[in-house]
Amino acid sequence: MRTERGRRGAMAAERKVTITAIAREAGVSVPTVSRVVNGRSDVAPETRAKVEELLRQYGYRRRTHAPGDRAALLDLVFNDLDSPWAVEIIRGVEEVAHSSGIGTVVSAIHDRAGAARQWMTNLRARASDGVILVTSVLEPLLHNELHRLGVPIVVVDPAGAPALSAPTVGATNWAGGLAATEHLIQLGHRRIGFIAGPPRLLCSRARLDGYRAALESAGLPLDEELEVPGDFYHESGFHGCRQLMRLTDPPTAVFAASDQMAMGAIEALRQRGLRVPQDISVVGFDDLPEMRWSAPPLTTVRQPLAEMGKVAARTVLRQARGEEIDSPRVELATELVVRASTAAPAR
Amino acid sequence: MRTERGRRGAMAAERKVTITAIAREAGVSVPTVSRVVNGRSDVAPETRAKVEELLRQYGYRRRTHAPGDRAALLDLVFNDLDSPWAVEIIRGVEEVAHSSGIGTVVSAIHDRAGAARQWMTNLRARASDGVILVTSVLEPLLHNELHRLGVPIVVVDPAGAPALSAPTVGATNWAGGLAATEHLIQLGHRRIGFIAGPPRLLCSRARLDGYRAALESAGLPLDEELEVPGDFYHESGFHGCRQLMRLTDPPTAVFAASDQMAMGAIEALRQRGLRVPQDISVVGFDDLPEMRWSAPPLTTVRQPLAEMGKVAARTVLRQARGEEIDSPRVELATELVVRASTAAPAR
DNA sequence: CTGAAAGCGCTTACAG
DNA sequence: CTGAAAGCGCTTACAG
Repeated sequence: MRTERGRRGAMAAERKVTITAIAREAGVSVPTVSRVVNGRSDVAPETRAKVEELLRQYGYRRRTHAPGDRAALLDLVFNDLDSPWAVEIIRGVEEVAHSSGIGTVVSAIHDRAGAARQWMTNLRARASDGVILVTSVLEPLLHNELHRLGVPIVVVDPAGAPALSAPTVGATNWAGGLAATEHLIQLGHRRIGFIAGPPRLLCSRARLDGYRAALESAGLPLDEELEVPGDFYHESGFHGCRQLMRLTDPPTAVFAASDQMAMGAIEALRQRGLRVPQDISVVGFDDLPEMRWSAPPLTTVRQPLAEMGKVAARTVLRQARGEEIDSPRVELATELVVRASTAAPAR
Repeated sequence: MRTERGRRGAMAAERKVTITAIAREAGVSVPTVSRVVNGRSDVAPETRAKVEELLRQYGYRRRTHAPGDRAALLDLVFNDLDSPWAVEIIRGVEEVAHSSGIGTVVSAIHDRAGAARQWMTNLRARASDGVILVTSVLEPLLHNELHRLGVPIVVVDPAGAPALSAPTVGATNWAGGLAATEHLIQLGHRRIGFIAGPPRLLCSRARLDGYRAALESAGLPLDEELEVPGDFYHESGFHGCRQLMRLTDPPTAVFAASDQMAMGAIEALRQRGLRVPQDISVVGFDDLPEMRWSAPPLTTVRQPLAEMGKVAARTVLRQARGEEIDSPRVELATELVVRASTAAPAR
């Protein structure tokens, strides 16, 4: 095996392995090799065997695509692949794409211009049929290039002002923020802390506004002290919560704009010797699968991540086919999932 | 925008949009359009603008690849995309592939023959340069087809008997099982429960054997009662742990063969009013990122998942280039990460 | 079952 | 900056 692989490598280097080269070597015509490569049935078993053997030895790879069977591909682009978040979206996109015979190319561009450039070049080479950008703030330059290429784009969880005229698929972040806060109010909480997401993201703003709206419509005062910054990651939830608990009049409930921050908040509370939910309630946002099993199971706002991926995939595929799209701006419903991290306030 | 898209669709349907058609429409030669499509600089601005506009309107997509710039693609295949596990591997593979200008196509075949077939067809159409199979038990039939196609394969976390002669990348599961158990023994535990993974998987066997080896070399008896079945998922850890605690002489420590099962075990203990680690110790396996933040932070055996992805990607890429591979069977080191879920036994 | 011929979509020198 | 010509890798009727 080792040697064979080595041999193949050497051969591949010597000359370009084309269907023509294989045909010559096998002593058959080019069309015959073509048939074998395409798995057609009308080839004599011995011929097929001989050609297949050669194909394998030389490490033959098709160099052009048959007209029509163009590589059916869809690009799914994340900034980072570092959250349990990502896999949910991948799952949704993959499911839809796969069943349409389309491959899902997953990339992470890490907000670095170089990586984005490189990705763009790759995209061009692989002639992707569509692009799904997740929370991505691709530079306008690349956006324009994409547009020029005529590749359909859809943006999932749009980060800021809608890029170009690309359709977007999001979640009802505002409604989710509202529902979470109303839930706490209903339980009897009057002072509710909020740990925010990165302010540059649209979804962060929406969740914050939902929180405020719930407070206001319940006739509760907005207290700036109760709104602390965060970045969606665990650590910032931990510190945000500590900041809230140091207040002279600390909240009896905390709404964190992400599950990971909620977990950080719970950790901070535990270190202070406070029990959740007996002493203080905590609500998260996302409903990552693990939250069902956290201790205590987390009350949170469910984002239909996989569903968002599916809708995005369907939308980009329809665009690729030149079909009309129903609506350029979709927001899928969030849903409050009440579990065990919330209760009526202590007193 | 809406109407333009509609128009493009209609046009695309009317005739095939090839470089030739665009050239005719634009009143330029075919090579000129080719240059525009390939972003060459030697085209007059007005010509370029006109051609680009047409390209966009007709929704032009390249139909064949330039010789040499074949779609550089690598297929990463999971059974399921339902664990936080997956994203770590994706991350490693993507990083290596991306930096080589290669796209990572992620698929899930759900152990269903139909999906695997479909994937195989897609793979063929997209002329993937290599395949990374994760814990995958692809039917021999498909394996052979892959082999015939001459596509390099590497298997990550091999499930069973090494498939064909494909190189494999795994982790030192046996050593990990040994280390986890030794850690508990060193703390003074004498009765240690084990919640196993699916017996058909090689890694499950290895972890179990490591557990047994540690017990034996410490002169501790093997007690079949202390080994309960599981499937790596949360629920089975919960039930497995309950089963262990119902024993007349229950263990003082539990080693779960996956982090998710460890979390399930902790939940079961909590429900019985037992504290971890004061009353009973728990060790997991995997070191999923969330485990740092679990309550208590989990002592576990770290599998270098992203690193395994990287090694797999490098290996498959080298094979694709016809290079020798260093070693057909690689096991990356696991590492015991001691956190707060383990302590000396109560008495 | 197989090959000679025609054709397709695209690119690469080359000449102007 | 542009096009006529040659070429490439592959496939599809068509004839035997």
